[in-house]
Amino acid sequence: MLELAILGLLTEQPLHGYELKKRLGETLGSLWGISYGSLYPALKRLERDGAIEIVEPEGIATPMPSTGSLSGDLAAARNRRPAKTTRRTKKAYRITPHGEVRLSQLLLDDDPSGDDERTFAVKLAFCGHLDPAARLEVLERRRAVLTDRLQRARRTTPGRGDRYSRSLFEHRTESTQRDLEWVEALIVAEGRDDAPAEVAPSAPSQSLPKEQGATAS
Amino acid sequence: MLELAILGLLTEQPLHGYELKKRLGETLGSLWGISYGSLYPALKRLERDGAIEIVEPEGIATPMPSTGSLSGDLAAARNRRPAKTTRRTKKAYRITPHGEVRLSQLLLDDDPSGDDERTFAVKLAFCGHLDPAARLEVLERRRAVLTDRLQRARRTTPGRGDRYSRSLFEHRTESTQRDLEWVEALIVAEGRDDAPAEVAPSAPSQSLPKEQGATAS
DNA sequence: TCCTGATATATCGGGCCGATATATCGGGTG
DNA sequence: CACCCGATATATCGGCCCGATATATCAGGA
Repeated sequence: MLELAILGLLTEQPLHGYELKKRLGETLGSLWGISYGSLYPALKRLERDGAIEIVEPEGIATPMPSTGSLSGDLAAARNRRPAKTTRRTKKAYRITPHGEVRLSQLLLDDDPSGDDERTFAVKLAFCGHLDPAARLEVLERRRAVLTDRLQRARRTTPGRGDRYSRSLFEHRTESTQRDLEWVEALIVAEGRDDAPAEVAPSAPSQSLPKEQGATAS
Repeated sequence: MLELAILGLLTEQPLHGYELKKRLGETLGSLWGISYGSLYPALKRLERDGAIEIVEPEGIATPMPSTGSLSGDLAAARNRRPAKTTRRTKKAYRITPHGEVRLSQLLLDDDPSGDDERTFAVKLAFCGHLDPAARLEVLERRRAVLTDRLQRARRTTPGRGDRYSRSLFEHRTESTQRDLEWVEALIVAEGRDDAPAEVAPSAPSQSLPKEQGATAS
C-alpha cells in the first residue's frame, strides 16, 4: 500500500524520502501518518524491483550554491566520506517505466484485503493517472464493498451489546452510509466526464502550473 | 490494542480463541476483521504476563453430550494424544485480577499512537467497565484529538492536489466533523448519567439473559 | 465408509509502526 | 570565530498485526 502511494507521488516529480513523507502526510491528512520505519524499507524494495531509481540531486528542489566543481567524484564520495566539503546526503528517487506499470497494477488490484479506508483513499488520490474506464472500475468496486457492508449491518440484530457498543454500531453504520453516498456522487461525476484530456486534447485544462506549490521546499 | 479487546471481552465470560474472534468481529463490525495470526500470539502474550489463564472447558458454551466419565485424564490427554476418543482441543481463557488492572490501564492509556479510529472504537466498546469519571476522560480525550484535527484541516489550503484529492480531503473533513459531533453527544449523554449501576444497584437493567445469543454456537 | 464443512489451534513471512541512532546543514549567540 | 540547536535526511530495530497455510477434531450426509 505504501508502494502505491510512493509511486503515485513520484509520477509528478522525483523526490527524496524526507519530502516524500511530508507530501504524503499532506495528501492523506490525518488518515495516514506515515513512518520512516516503513518508508525507507519500501523505497528499498521498490528500487530492488526496478520500479524506481536513484537520481543525483542537481537541481530538483534544493537550492545548492555550487556543486558542479566536484560532481565527478560524487559516486566515490557516497561510499567513502564527504570529506567535510559541501555535500548533502540526499537520495532523490525517480519512477521508471516499469514502476508506472506497477502503479497501474496496484491501482486496479482488487485484493479483498485492500478494502480498508486507507487503501481506497490512496487509490483515489492517485487514480487520476488511470484512464476513465479503469477509474470507474475502482470507484464501482468501492461502491460494491460499501453496499455489501451496509446490507450486512442492516441485517444485524440492533440490540447487541451495551449502550456504548450500540452507539458505536449506529455511528459506524451512518458513516458507511455517508461514504457510500460520497462514492456514488463520484461515480456520477465520472459519468459526465469533465476532464477527458485522453482522446481529444482540445481544452487546455491542465490546472497544475508546475511550480506553484513552493510552500515547503 | 488486540490485548485491550481480548481483556474487554473476557470480563464478561471465559472464552476460547475461535469464539473470541467471532464475537470481536460482531462487536467491531467491518471496522476490524481480526486475524488468527495476531489473536493467538496475543493470547500467548497475555498468558505469559499473567493477565489471563487457561480454564478447562467443562460447560462454558459448548454443548457436549457427556464428558464427565473421562474428565480425570484430561491433563494427560492434552500432552499426549487424544487417542481418538471424545476430546475437543479447546483452550478457554479467563481473565485474572491482574488482567483487569491491565484492562483499566489500557483503556486510560493516552498514548498518542492510539489516536486511530479502531483503537477508540475498542475503548468505547469496553469502557462500560470503567467508573464514570474515567469514562468521561476517555471521551474528552477523543474530543480533543478530533477538535485539533478539524482545526488543522480548516487551516489547510483548500486548493491542494487534483479533483480526486480535493474530494477526498473534503469528505475526510466532513467525516471528522461528524465524528466530533457524535463524541460530543456521548459526552452530553454521560453528563446526565442514565445508568449509574455503580453506587446504587436499584434498576435491574441487565439486558443480557445469558443464553439468548445462540446464533452460531 | 468416506468425504465435506465447521470448529479450533498454531506458525510463518512480510508490512507497517514507534523509537532511536547518526549525520549534515543553516542560523543564531556569545 | 567557536559553539550549540533545531530542521533536514537516512537508516535500523523490535514489536504488532496481517494473510496464508498446516494440522487436527468432529458432526453429518452420500
